[in-house]
Amino acid sequence: MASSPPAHLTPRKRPRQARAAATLDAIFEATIQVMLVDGPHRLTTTRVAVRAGVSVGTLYQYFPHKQALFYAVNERYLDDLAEKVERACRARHGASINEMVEGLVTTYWNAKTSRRDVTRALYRSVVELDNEPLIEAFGRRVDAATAAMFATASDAGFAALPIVTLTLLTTVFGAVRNAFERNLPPSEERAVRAQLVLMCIAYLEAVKTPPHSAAFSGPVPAKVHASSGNSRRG
Amino acid sequence: MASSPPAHLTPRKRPRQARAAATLDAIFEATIQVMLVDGPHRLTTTRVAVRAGVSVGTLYQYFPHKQALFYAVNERYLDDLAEKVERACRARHGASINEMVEGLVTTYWNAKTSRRDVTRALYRSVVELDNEPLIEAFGRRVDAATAAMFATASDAGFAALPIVTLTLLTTVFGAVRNAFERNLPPSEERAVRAQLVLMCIAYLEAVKTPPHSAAFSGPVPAKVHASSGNSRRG
DNA sequence: ACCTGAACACCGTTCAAGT
DNA sequence: ACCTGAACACCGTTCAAGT
Repeated sequence: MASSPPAHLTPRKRPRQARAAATLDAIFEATIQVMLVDGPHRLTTTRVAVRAGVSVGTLYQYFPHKQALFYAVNERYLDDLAEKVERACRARHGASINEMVEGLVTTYWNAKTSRRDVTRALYRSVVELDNEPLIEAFGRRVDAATAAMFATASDAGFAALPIVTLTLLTTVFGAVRNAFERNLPPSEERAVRAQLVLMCIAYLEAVKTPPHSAAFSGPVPAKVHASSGNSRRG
Repeated sequence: MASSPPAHLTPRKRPRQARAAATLDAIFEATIQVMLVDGPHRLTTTRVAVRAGVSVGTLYQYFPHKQALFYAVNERYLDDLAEKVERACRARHGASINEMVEGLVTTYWNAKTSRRDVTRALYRSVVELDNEPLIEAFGRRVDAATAAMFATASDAGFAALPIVTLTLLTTVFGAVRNAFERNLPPSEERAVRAQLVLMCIAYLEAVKTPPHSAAFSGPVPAKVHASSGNSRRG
């Protein structure tokens, strides 16, 4: 369901035979390997091809240029991450806002720090003017899942749910990245993580209204369609 | 007084004659120009040299490699930004935490959004494993200035000032970057900015102690030496 | 359909020669 | 001291030829 990326970044062809599918997988795997071992800067299309066991020409049958490789890897990573967040949100429908915030921060923080080398490599793989569509798409997906979760909070309601969600996620995602890049010693990193949870909770407490007024809904509104589909840019 | 960067990223020589200083300035200027016009990806050492009116060889007398160019530009930018934040902090000593937070967010947000092209180009210029020392140094400077400011708050004291400051800055800086990269429409961007201020204030209200106990200090402690010089990594 | 790899244009970096 | 620019090694991308 992802919105289609700019044409110039899409793989050139989809595999029609089993052999081709295997080739594509090998190229993907090789890209990540080379990225981790040599760093994005020394990643060479030839090197990737060799590691994947194909020739450069083959690589260029699937990806129009090097950037498209990075783009594809980032896309996979963000899809995976979005799914994790969605699962975490779904698992906490009806919980307290404390549990929700704790779950959100933990999920995202752990995802980013469990494989620091991968995180770092991906942060660095972004060179040209392209990954912003990916970030936007990721943002929309996660916004929706999070808003749907907070709409079911047992101990609070929110008058301006979309903007509250957007602020919360912008803050959490941004803070995690910044903490990561600061290379904090583990003790400080843990402390910041805990304080971040406190901060989010303090914010939600400050902007919440009483729990979802039972006058309007039946037992509990199962789902809120939280897409703010009006005001976003193309 | 910036801590010295890794040797391999430093300019090779310092100019000893006026001619050389002019050359260095020209290279700097040209780097930024080419970065903005062609993007970091299409920035070529030859192109920079031509634009600066010198030969490639000259460029390589001052910078050991292309990365060092990017590094130097980032360093200048972050030095400038740190100074802005320090000024903003100094101007608010003794103010309320509301005013402090508002000042901090406004200063940083405006600095990042007043020249979006520059911000974007710099975010993208980071390709190799180097700019983290810059970010750390920037962080330490701004941490110190911010902690010194909050220590003088008229309406609050803080038991664990260093970690509170660290959390606040990590959050604000991260959120600004994330908001930037999401390409929000102006209305949402303004809303998030306002909510971010709310969030920081809610956090500080939650962790504050009563105003600085006048028993310990005279009229007001003029300055707090807030460097957390113990636990940071090399 | 899919793969190969020599060939081409271009870029980062060096260094012998200049002022 | 500082500058020049041809020369070299290497990389991204293509395309005629193969299975």
